[in-house]
Amino acid sequence: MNESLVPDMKDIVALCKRRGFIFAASDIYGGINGFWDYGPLGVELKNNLRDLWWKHMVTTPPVGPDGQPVQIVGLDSAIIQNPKAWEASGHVGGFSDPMVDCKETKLRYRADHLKIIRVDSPDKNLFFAFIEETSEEEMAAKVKKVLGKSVQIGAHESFLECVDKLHLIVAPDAKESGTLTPPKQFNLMFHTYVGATASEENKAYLRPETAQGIFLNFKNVMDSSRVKLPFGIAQIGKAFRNEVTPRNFIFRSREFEQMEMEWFCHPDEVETWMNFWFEERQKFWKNLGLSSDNLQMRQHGQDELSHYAKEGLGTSDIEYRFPFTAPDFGELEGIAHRCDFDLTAHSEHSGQKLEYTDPNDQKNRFIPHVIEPAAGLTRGVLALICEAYTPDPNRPSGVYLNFHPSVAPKKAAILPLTAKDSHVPLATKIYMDLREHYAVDLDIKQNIGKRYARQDEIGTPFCFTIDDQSNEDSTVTVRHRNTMKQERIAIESIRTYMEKEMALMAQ
RNA sequence: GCGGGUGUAGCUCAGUGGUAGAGCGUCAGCUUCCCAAGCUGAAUGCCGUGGGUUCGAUCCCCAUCACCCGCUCCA
Repeated sequence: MNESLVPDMKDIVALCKRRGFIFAASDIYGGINGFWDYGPLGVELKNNLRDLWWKHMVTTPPVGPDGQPVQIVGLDSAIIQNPKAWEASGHVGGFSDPMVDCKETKLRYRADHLKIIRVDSPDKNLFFAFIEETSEEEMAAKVKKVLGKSVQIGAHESFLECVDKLHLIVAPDAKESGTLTPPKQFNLMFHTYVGATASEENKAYLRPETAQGIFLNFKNVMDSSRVKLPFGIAQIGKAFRNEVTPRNFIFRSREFEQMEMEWFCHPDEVETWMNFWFEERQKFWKNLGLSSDNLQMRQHGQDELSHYAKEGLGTSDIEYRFPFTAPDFGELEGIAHRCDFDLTAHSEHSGQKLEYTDPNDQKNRFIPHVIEPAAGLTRGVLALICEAYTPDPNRPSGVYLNFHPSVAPKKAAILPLTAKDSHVPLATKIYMDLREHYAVDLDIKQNIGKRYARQDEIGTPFCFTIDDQSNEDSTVTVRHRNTMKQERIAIESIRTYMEKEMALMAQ
């Protein structure tokens, strides 16, 4: 999207509510921060994206580098698992970030991203905190500015080692010492209690990612599904994170939906598969209509890697330029090399063997490495809506949603030109036939212009209109959403017409 | 969690210390051979929520909730 054409999120949110895509959760009670409901059209759009992902991954997975289709099976694991699973995965200990606030500057820092320099001066010892990016020169300059040029600059320490000396710490942008608060823990996992009594013994967690359910079932799938390495296990489902600040409509919400696939392969082949999936996943989003201008591929820096991806090939993101991130990009999908971190951790914690035995060499046993393409389903929905949103002052609705037909919540509208008996019965018949195959609307009321405008606003790609001529020669007009142009086709060819339009672009 | 802003009909917004309006949309009827056209009519709000001041609060004060922007974080 062109810089000047970036749509306003307020308009998108308003359209989503007005037409029934997305509502604030518990709207009549004033909403609840970080939760959203999907309305009649929103659930259609979300289901379409979900089903296309499932088809692309599980039903008709892509052809691998060797020319053979890859093997991926599905899974639907429970949202609540034994809490030991989250201790093993590192989420109980690591899925939280200690934060400190500066009372003077009102800025907030991640405690583990602060570095400290100890400075011994004649009158007193001070500790200077800096954000990670600060250069040695900048740090020295600040210290000398405060304490004079002759001071001795001491060794680096981590902030967490100095929490008992808060009163002596000068915050990165502060002038005085002692303005930092003690670090506060933000555990991002929701917890609940299983059973009638709420006590520590039966504390459990809502999953913060669907991936762990896959690792927990690795052995079950291996033992029951005749899969051979390399293979994948795919899962779509809700995940929950107690985000400090839910923001940007459904982009960062506390309850969201993920589409994750764990690809298990031999450690020697990770690079091949990492590249393969990175390419495949880009194709997927492009085929759904996200323009290459608004998509960006990015390697994670070493400092932002998750606990499971510190080694190996790291993480590559597929990012989308959302209106609220523009001109920057926001993450849509991450393709991570999780190494053997998860299977090893669960193996150690559970005492179960989670290794793979080479069928051609029974002595060759190893723990597979994992490449994980993890996409946000609800983020995908938002990207599709943002991409589709097209203001157009030259049409009555002023805007239309340019959905690819395969994701559009309604594929077509059947419109009798007038509400007369000469048009309605034939329109109804066409509707009854077509609805067996596609999500379509029959709209009889009000003038034709209003009905076209309504369909534009919800992104229906085609309107089939029945007029007098339809009764004479069994044809209808097709009105195209994007161009508003019309053509006449035979009623009996409507289905094949739509089938052709519905196909995704060449893969 | 911190700082700033906002909250009136489905949407966009006006308005006043004496419990509310417009445009658009929605619905019904008529009309209509193709783009929110025309005519007629209708429904809809405890003015975000809870307190306080006041004879009286949608308006003033306090709190709270939600949303937007920034910090932070993230699939």
